[in-house]
Amino acid sequence: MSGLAGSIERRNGVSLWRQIADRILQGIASGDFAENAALPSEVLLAERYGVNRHTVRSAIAALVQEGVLRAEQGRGTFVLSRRRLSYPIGARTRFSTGLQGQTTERHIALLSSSTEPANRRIAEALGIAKGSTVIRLETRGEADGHPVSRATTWFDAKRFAGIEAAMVETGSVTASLRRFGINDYLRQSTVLSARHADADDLADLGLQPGAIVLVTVAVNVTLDGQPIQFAESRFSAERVELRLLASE
Amino acid sequence: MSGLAGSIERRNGVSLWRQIADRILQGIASGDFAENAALPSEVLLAERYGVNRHTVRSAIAALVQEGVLRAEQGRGTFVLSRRRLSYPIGARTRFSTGLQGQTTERHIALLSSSTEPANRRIAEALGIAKGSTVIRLETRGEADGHPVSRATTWFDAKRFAGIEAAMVETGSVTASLRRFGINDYLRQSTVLSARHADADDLADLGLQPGAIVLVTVAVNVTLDGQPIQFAESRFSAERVELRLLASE
DNA sequence: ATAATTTGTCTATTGATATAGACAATTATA
DNA sequence: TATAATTGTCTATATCAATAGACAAATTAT
Repeated sequence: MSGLAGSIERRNGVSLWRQIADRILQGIASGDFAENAALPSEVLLAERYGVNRHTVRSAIAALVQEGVLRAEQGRGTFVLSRRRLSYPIGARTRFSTGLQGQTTERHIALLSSSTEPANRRIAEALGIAKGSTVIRLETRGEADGHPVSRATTWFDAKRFAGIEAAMVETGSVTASLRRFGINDYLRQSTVLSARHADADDLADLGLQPGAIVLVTVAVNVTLDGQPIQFAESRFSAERVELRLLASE
Repeated sequence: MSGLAGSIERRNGVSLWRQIADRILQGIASGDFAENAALPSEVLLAERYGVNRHTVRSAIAALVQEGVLRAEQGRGTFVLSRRRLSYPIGARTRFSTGLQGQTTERHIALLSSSTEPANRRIAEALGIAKGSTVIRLETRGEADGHPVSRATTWFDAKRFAGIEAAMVETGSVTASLRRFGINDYLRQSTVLSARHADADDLADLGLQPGAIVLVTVAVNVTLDGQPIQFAESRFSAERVELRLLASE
């Protein structure tokens, strides 16, 4: 696929067992370690990564804890099946429709809502005056009962008063916006980055410390270009990949 | 911007000093710590993160080593200016033109080239038979002398024989393809993910262990839809953000 | 000049991380 | 049934990570 082995680095602030656990996760994602099949034995992995068998055991123990592997004495250690969701991003990006075919159920849970004055960044994105009141929603996207994404979104409070109630009721941004007369909208811009998940995201997404999140910062607009929503979403890089739709 | 503090987690395989270094990097990116200004004092940071002053010092020492901060005895610790490049991705994504305005010089360096039989994934992407010979290029995108991205690209060897020489000469994929009669091409698909950089990427991109890379897997096609290039690129998440162009 | 603030260096202690070796327990195979 | 291969558990040791305290060195403010 991408590159060759590449060895483990010492004294970087990341423990060897965590690095090896990450490598195993990569191996599963890239297909080097097939799902439902046995991993190489602990002795073999220790040789391959150039560490002690006990260090490999620590990595495996962590992944067993995370539900990625299952170890069976005398038989081996097995990769549990759990594929990464592929989340499409394009002009008509919507959470609920994006994961159709890959999941049977999905909705957006509203964790909290509040109003606050818009800072410069939000005001510019929404095309309103700095300091205007905006509604801030903290949401979590869920599919088949598992958390997929964690988002913070802002709406102009003047235009979308009461949208938090609509979100609770419908569990969908698209459905909520329809109540405000918006039947269609487009994604105007998306900026993408990645970082380690902070403590809040770890808790909300049920991730282990050290996990990586993909971060999108997006602006949605009406068909005539009026900004209506500003959002920052965090996706677990372990569980989700973003598929950018061909643009024209 | 996104969330609130979120505290430091212990015994996760990631050392406290590395976590705090990451938090400081985040703070710089989000504007909480302004460029060229002094960071809060070590004592203050230790209080804020709930750790010992020496732990904060370890984090700062790492960031000084990485060239992010500069510590001056008696004065304070200062944030060096280095903004993240914003790399646009859309139908006409090209390395050289994408960073115009943000950098003065950019080119692609060919690290190595080889031929190999196409595996299933590459063959499908390029629309050729599995096992056909493909040319594999290992390249590094550089801007103003600094490494920006690290890519592995594959071309059909039959159609693009000698493209490695063109790459060395021109330092550009677009210019090289022009020699094969291709004056324009489009990005058909892009799949995005993120992971910790492997040892090869660390070396080639000059990153510190534990760094995150954004990974794009893309297929470029001619205007009539014929696949010509399959590529996996890795961008340093510290130095680059991906700006997805509005699709229609 | 003096005091206050800040980074730099040193010693010491505790717990987590990593290595090493030996052997038990379980499973599959010859 | 015996053997090999695999995971599980134990002890021991060395190094890294983190805390704690004290004081030096450099800069800034009073």
